[in-house]
Amino acid sequence: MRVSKERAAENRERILKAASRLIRERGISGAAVDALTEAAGMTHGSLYSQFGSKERLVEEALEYGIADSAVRMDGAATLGDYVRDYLTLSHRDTPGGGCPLAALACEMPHQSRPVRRRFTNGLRAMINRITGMGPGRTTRQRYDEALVICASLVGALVLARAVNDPKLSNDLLRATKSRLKI
Amino acid sequence: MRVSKERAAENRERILKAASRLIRERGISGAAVDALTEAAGMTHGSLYSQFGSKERLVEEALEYGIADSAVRMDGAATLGDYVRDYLTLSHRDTPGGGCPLAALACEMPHQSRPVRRRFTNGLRAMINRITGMGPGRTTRQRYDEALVICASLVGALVLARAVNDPKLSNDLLRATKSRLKI
DNA sequence: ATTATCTATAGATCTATAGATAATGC
DNA sequence: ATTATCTATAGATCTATAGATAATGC
Repeated sequence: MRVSKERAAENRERILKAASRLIRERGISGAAVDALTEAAGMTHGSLYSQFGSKERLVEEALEYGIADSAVRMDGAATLGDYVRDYLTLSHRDTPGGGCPLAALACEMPHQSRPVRRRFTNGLRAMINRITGMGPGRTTRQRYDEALVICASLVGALVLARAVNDPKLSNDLLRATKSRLKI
Repeated sequence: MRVSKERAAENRERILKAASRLIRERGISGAAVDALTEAAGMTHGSLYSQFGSKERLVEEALEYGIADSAVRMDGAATLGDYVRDYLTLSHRDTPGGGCPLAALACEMPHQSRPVRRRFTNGLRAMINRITGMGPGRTTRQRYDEALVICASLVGALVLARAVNDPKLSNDLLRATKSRLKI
């Protein structure tokens, strides 16, 4: 059953959207092709006509999620806003709509080169964003500061999600927020 | 072919050791039972007589790796030593002998309760270790400071491993080291 | 005629179990 | 007699492909 170009493009977009969410929720290895396309209301066959392989879908879905997540953080006017937004309980509890860097970092060492390249570009974008808002006199100081802030943000979120104890999880977010807003 | 109690205990230890290494290298979902036991020179059948299931082996292997990693960091006398040791290039490049928290954090949300409990206890141990060395007047200040330091350390290492660009990877380690040693 | 999608299925891989084997330990 | 290990295999799941289908777009 063929479908109009328009409709095919819509379907592609729906798969991308669902995949970027599912991958952030379950991880790349935890999101099977069945689940990825079923979440978009299609059978897995269409994944292969649209993207050719799971790996290629992952590339695009990662890029899609990174752009999506950047838009989500666009509202932040100051570094304080950014940090506050990034370390909310709601960001911790809804990884599917959140930062792909925090969701997928540990899987990257086992991924293909194109996937890792997208991840790296996503981190660069985050660093640039923070370099533009952060403290420091020289460009180098601001860059270094941004690197440390990124590491702290991602580390705090990843650990807050990993941990089994709600108090410890909240403490990680609270302490990191209050430290970075200095 | 039965084997002496002693020999069986040795085999168990060998599987645990190999598993804790392989899991840190490939992730929990990336380490199959075949690979886990083969790395210890046995067939996968012995995994089930020794541990009952992959999940139970993962529990013990995680605990084993956490203890192993704590011993590895025991030499550090000051916070500066600890940070320097944690953020070395060699730690980044040999995850199999390194910190399981950094290697497995992103997989924890999808793990069983006993596995997550072990991870949480491992993080608590790291926090306590750092609380004992860190700055801050009140106990609360020292605890909060330790939380932020843990987040920064884990975040920096995870991102340094994830990223495709050697310069960016080195910069993450360098900048975080220099910031935390203040 | 082209092609996006579906159905059916191949082939690989993964966890787990059953039964045989053979040495231990009582 | 007990039991740690091995071999063989079941059953599930995962990625990918081939061929059929049916509507589009020339």
